[in-house]
Amino acid sequence: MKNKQTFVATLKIKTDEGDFLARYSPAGLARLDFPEAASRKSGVGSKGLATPVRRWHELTTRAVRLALQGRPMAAKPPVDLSHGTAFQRKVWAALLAIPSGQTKTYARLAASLKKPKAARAVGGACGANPVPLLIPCHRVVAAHGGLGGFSGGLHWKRKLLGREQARRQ
DNA sequence: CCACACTATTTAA
DNA sequence: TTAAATAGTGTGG
Repeated sequence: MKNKQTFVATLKIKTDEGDFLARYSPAGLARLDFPEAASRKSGVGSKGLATPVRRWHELTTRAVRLALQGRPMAAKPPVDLSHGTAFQRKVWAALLAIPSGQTKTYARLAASLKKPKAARAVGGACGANPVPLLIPCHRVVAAHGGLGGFSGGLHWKRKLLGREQARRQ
C-alpha cells in the first residue's frame, strides 16, 4: 500500500512529556507523533476549522495525557486507519483489545490472528502503527521477556509499561 | 531482492 | 548444556 494521506489539520498536544503532534484526516485522527519526532516536523495550525477536528482534538489530548499516566483511556477520537493493509488493521484491532497494564507477545498476537508464524509480520504492523498510545503498540513485547522495539524510541515503551504495570491489579 | 519491533526449531560444539 | 543458523510471514524500500 502506498496511498498518501491528506491532512486537514496538524495540532500540538501539550503534555508534561513534551508536545505531541496530532494529524487529522477528514475521517479522524490519522497520525500521532512523539515530541522528538514532532519537533523535526514543525507543527502547523488549525485555524478556524468548522470540522469535527476541534472535538477530536480534545478527545485526543485527554486520551494522550491519560496514556502517559498509564491509566485507561476513557474516550478516544475516531482513528483513520485507511492507510493500513488488511493485516495491519487486524493487528491494530487486536492491540486495542489489550487491557491497560497487560502485555502480549508478538507470537501470541500472531496466533490470535490465526497466523501463528507471522510474529515478525506483526512486529512490522506494530511499527507501521500511525497512532501510538491510543493504539497500544507498547504493550507488545518479545517472547522471551525482551522489550522488542519501538518506533518513537524505546524509552517511551519502557516508561509507559512501567507506569501501567505499577497500576496493574 | 533484501531487511525488519519475531520466534520455534534445528544443528553444531 | 549453550550458541548459532534458519524457515516462515507481511510490508516496504
